[in-house]
Amino acid sequence: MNKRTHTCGELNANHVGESVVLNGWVNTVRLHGQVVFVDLRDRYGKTQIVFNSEDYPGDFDAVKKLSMEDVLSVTGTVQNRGEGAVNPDLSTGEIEVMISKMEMLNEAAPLPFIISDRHSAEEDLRLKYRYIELRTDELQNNLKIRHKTYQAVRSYLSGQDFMEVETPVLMKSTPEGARDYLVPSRIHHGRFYALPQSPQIYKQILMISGYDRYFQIVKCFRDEDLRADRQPEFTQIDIEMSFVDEEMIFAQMEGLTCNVFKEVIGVDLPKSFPRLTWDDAMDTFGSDKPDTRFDLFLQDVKPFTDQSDFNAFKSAEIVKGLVVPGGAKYSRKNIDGFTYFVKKYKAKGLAWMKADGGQLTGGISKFFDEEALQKELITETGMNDGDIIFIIGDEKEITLTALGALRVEIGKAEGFSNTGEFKPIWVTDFPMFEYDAEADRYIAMHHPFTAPSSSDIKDLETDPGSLKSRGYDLTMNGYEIAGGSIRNHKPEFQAKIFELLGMDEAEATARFGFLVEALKYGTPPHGGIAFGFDRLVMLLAGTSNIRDVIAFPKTTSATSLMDEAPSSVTNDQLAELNIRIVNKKK
RNA sequence: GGGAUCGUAGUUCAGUUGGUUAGAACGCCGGCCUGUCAAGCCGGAGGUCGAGGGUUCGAGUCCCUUCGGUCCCGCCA
Repeated sequence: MNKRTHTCGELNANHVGESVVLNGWVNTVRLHGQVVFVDLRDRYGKTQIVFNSEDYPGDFDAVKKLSMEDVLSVTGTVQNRGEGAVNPDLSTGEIEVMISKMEMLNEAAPLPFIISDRHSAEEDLRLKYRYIELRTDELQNNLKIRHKTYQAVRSYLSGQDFMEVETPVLMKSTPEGARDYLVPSRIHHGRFYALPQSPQIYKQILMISGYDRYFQIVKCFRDEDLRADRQPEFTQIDIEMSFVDEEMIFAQMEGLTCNVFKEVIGVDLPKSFPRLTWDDAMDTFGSDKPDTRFDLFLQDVKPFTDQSDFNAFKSAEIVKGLVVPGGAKYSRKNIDGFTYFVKKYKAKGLAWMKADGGQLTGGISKFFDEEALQKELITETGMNDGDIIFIIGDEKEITLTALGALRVEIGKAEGFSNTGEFKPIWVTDFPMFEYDAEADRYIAMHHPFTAPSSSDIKDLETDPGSLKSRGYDLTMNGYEIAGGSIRNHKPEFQAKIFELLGMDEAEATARFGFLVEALKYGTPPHGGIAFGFDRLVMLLAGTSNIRDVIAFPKTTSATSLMDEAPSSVTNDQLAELNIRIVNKKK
């Protein structure tokens, strides 16, 4: 093989006359009998190479047989393209390379799909042949953005005195939270390691050990069902700091986020990000990760529905309305679609009224007095003619999440969410616990190491359900991109929280005893955060699918179509681990 | 665990009310062609209609089961 002197993206008019060697893939062949044009491609670009039967000393029949994705090493001379033959779409479009020698390095079999158009094949086929799909411009660009993001994060954090430390991938299983991926121990019969859901405990221990600014770009594993933005193994930027409060963490993370957006895609984010309490986020956006790119807000309309003759909402815990500008255009069919949509979130239905001529029409409008109540509602909710108001009345949680989901759905459908826009916002003051009716106990909303907002341990006992935590999320455009908290650095607080979570002392000791023990030996106040790296890259790359930013992703049933993981293993392997497969119960 | 949706040539799709030999484009193979850049023109090959079962004189089409992809609810401290 002749080694390349240049990549396929770098030749231009300044190289005219030079003898060059290019290595790359055949992107396209344009065969004209005695002259053949080939676009040779590598990850740096494309260069047009030309074979002319009159000048080419080699086997011209072999040139005629070139096809897509053959790998070549070619030698030739850079020449200007003729008048009118310049291709302005190519960075190398001013020149071409007249070939004198060609070596076929690898002849490609007919392709399962065309790589010039990534969407020319179904996703399962593309995943099976991921190595071919990874040649597409779109994925090469996404992985380049991902690479730049790694570099921007490392250089920024390192510049701020953060130290990168690796933590174990084989760790102890912690039944709280997500389902663990388990790894059987060969040496210890019947015991298992777990893959980390996050390095949470290790990073807190590192704080105790005095590494007061830690970070790690790290794989995490959660054995839960997948979504468009969720994979079972994913990457976090894991961060922890000592001697800090929320303000210091916010400032530092705003700096990191601004730096990443600037370095990677040249976008300036505001120096300081707006904040919203969890209560306000739920109340006005119906979501704990609000998309604030568009100004639609959930409004309290219970005072109006209570005065109306529409009785279905009278007993509802809350009644919320969402005014959609221009929404009067929605047909009955559109509205039925939205009704079907909110029912997924357990809403019983979706009431609506349109504004026309200063009055309300359609839907449940006939239950509202025309002279007084309709006008009052129009004024109070800020409706204009041509608008529609959607109303849901139900239990608080159902009402808010259903209408919040509808808000996002309509935002997407109407194009309210501008794709080039990035709106970061902190969500703070999360509830400390949520009540799990099934298990009849409290569970930690963030995780059990999160500090409560009160520094008085007695408050933990009086009314745990209404207690706020020192947890926070960084959200952007409707995605949670980071989440963290100030931790419990006093062992008695930590012990109390385990107790409230229904763990008796023996259980807490068995699961997390080493942490409670460690807290006794000089623990600084500390807190941290973890960014969902893949989601961050999704936003930077402008895609809404996490598989677009992961080199080798899994399907929604957690398999890898390329290498067919997971697979069965041999009986010998199982025997060595003392594991026996039992038939699944039907 | 649940819901929706898709599966027909190598690929993307069409295929009417259940009715003759399942079509098109791109790709592939062959031929022509010296300035293309989605090259063009001519010809050809290529099908277990995801799999299994059922209804029917007859199934790509209807029914059941099952496998796989995608999206969503639950789940994801």
